[in-house]
Amino acid sequence: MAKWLFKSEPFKWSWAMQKAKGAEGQAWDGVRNYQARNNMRAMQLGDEGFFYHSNEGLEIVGIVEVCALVHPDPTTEDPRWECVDIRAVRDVPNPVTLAAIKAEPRLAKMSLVTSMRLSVQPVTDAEWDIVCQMGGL
DNA sequence: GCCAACGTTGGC
DNA sequence: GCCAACGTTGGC
Repeated sequence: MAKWLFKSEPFKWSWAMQKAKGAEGQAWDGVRNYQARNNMRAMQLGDEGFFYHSNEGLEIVGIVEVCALVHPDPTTEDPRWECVDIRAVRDVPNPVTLAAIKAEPRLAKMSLVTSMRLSVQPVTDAEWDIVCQMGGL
């Protein structure tokens, strides 16, 4: 199963808000970038991803799971934009900061480092395992 | 708050 | 189809 990373500015949509939605999950709407949308199109039910706080925090704070396949984005009439739903699975005990990721040579090719502005990113299995270890999982 | 990176738009 | 202008993102 593939792994992903979802970025959110915590003052717009935080990990606490995501957790408050519980098992129901939340549509990852508002994405207006083809590459990010294409990543969501590739997602399968049960795929896991990191939840990353951008702008403030700058750290991976949680694990989420895809709970609805890609569907039209409810926040726009534009048929180009689609989104999946995700739900919170668990906290990352020791949030993994961007600085820590950049300081880890084995993560030098991670999208978070190389494609900083992409809001929905693929994560390799190797990267996933390393970040999980760093996060105390 | 600044600015670099980068995606998108629109004129030609 | 190219490319300059412009807007947005996001780290610092």
